[in-house]
Amino acid sequence: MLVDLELSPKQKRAAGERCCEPVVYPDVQREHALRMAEVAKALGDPIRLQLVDVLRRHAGKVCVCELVPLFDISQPTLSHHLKKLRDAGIVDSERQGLWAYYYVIPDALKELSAWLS
Amino acid sequence: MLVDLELSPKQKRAAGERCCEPVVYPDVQREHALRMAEVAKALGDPIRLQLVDVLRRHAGKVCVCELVPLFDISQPTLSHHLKKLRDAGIVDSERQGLWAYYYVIPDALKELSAWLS
DNA sequence: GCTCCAGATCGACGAGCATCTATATACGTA
DNA sequence: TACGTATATAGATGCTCGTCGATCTGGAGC
Repeated sequence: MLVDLELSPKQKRAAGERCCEPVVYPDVQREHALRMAEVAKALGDPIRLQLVDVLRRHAGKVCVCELVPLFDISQPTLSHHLKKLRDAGIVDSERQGLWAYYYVIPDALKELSAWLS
Repeated sequence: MLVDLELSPKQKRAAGERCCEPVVYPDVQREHALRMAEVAKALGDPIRLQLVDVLRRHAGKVCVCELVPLFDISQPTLSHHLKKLRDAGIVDSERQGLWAYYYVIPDALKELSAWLS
């Protein structure tokens, strides 16, 4: 019988051996990963991550009109980013008259945070 | 002089008052956010987040040939995702003969992890 | 030399994204 | 009712992304 180094990883697998620890990946972890990737994707834009950062630093709700001058983008574009964050379940908003106040949903980042640490 | 409720947030700002806590955003935090957004973006694809998950679960280095059968994508596509993770500074690789072994760079996710918690 | 194999790169294609301007919605005020 | 203001939506545009098949690279063995 040949020694390990004379077999390719594929041949090793066929022979019941491996070039490294056998890798398995249960469906539970897969679904978990899908949800976290959605959150990470929403945070993957610099503007959106900064938005979340600002909202987190300012406990409570922040008016949209305070957010617009912070970034060098148009108001509709900012609104678009806020919608993306809302769709990802990271933030939510409350309307008071003409103004909209956004805030980070508690525990929205919990799952991703736990996985990262 | 009018009372607060009769002023728009913009008028309040002009008058030195505010509809909410004044929002400031120092450049230090901005640069910080840019780096984290880059990492989050790399983790924002389900395949890539699962790749990092697998690599983290298997301490040490995992052979690419073990990773390919885990996902329903072609080998070039997997290689592309690994490159994205490498470009983001999340993983690195080592070649041993024909095979390439990937591993997560220690502390690569530290900054994002700290921010999230 | 030549051949085989693992992995990376290339080129192309369709889908999605970030951004803008223009417009709509909805509320407050006169 | 009519007007102004804050935010959201619509439509267009150019760029980026994920994916594939085909090809390239370079190490191992004959």
